Amino acid sequence: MKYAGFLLHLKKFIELDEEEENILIAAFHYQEIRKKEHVLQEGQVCTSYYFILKGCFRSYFINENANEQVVQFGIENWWITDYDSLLSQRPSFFSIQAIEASEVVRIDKKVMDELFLKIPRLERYFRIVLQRTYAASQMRIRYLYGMTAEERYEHFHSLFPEFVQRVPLYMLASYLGFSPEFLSRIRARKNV
Amino acid sequence: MKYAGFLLHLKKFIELDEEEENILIAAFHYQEIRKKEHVLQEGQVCTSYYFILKGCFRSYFINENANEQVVQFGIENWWITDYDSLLSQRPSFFSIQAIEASEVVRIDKKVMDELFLKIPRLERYFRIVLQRTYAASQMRIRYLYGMTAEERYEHFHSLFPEFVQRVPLYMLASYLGFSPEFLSRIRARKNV
DNA sequence: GAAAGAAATTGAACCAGATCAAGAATACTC
DNA sequence: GAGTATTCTTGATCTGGTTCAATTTCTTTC
Repeated sequence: MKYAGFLLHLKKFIELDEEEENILIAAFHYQEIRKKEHVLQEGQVCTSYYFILKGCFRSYFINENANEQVVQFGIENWWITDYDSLLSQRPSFFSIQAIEASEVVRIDKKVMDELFLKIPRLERYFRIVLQRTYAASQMRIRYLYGMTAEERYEHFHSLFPEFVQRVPLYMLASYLGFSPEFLSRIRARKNV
Repeated sequence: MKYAGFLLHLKKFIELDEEEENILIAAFHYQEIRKKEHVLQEGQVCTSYYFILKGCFRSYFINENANEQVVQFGIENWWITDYDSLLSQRPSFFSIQAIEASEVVRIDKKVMDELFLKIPRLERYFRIVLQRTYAASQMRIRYLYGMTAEERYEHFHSLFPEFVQRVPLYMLASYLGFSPEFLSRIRARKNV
């Protein structure tokens, strides 16, 4: 069943009885997303939370030099959305795009708000997930400021070797805070 | 009463009856922190959450050039802690220090875990606060990558004019991602 | 209120990484 | 499987911001 992985993930954090599972399944929409398809475009108001069942996403924006700047990656069992736009209901500063053919379960903000009232234990789940997500984001700043470009790449590569293969080099470079050309040079240096 | 501001803040997000208020007051410790005093030192395990009643904090680390790098500021009505260390109970990568004479309420991680069971509505409160905190952290990355150093300063200055007066220039420079000398030059340019 | 310490300024030299441009490899697509 | 579109590489040049060092101003502290 399409929701199995999602429910399994939730159950790692909170208990759910059968009725609650059914409420969840009714609230979330399963959706396949093609490679390069956007679920959010810069300037639109973000209306949904997305839980990634399969595949890989990035959130990014176009900077002043007309380059795409990757702000965040999302893979299996992570949420991806633009919280700023979602909460304020103002136009988004980010775009969110599938890097690979992907599968998600999507839920509308309004439906989610109701769901929190129906299943208050979900608050706990999201509290825990957001603590981790925020911790990861702090750690990223730590690496951005505490390491050189080359060290950042090395470090990321050692932590997520398979992921480095999975995304285009120019997106990874952007995420790590330097130009694709520079990453290409780092690699060239290593391979000699 | 010392906890008044804290309870008032919580009540903006969730309802609390008198019994719950008493449980909260019993769980949290009021504490005055002197200017430059640390509540966490890099390498220690972080054991507490801090809610800032009054004053101003920074979390920072020492980078490879032996410079202090500011990762986050915290002011009145914000939480400050190192979630990574707090959750994993591993030594912290950050130090947390009062920039001014400050007042906080502190709660131990263990006590907090119990508190979530006693007052489950707190999960909701933290879920909401963490969404906002994470959104702010994403937005910061957006500005770091999407603007030049000077634009970042301008932007920050226009958003938080009073705060710019409040913290030493070299900490602000570090937070915005450049050297204190460079911020000094930006200011010099403006004042001509 | 003098002395010491901390923070801010200024100048000069330098460099990590960016940008531009052009070509080479991969990967889709029909 | 030919053709087109992406992605990656490499070289040459350039620059936003750093680093180092010296001086000045502002804050503490006793």
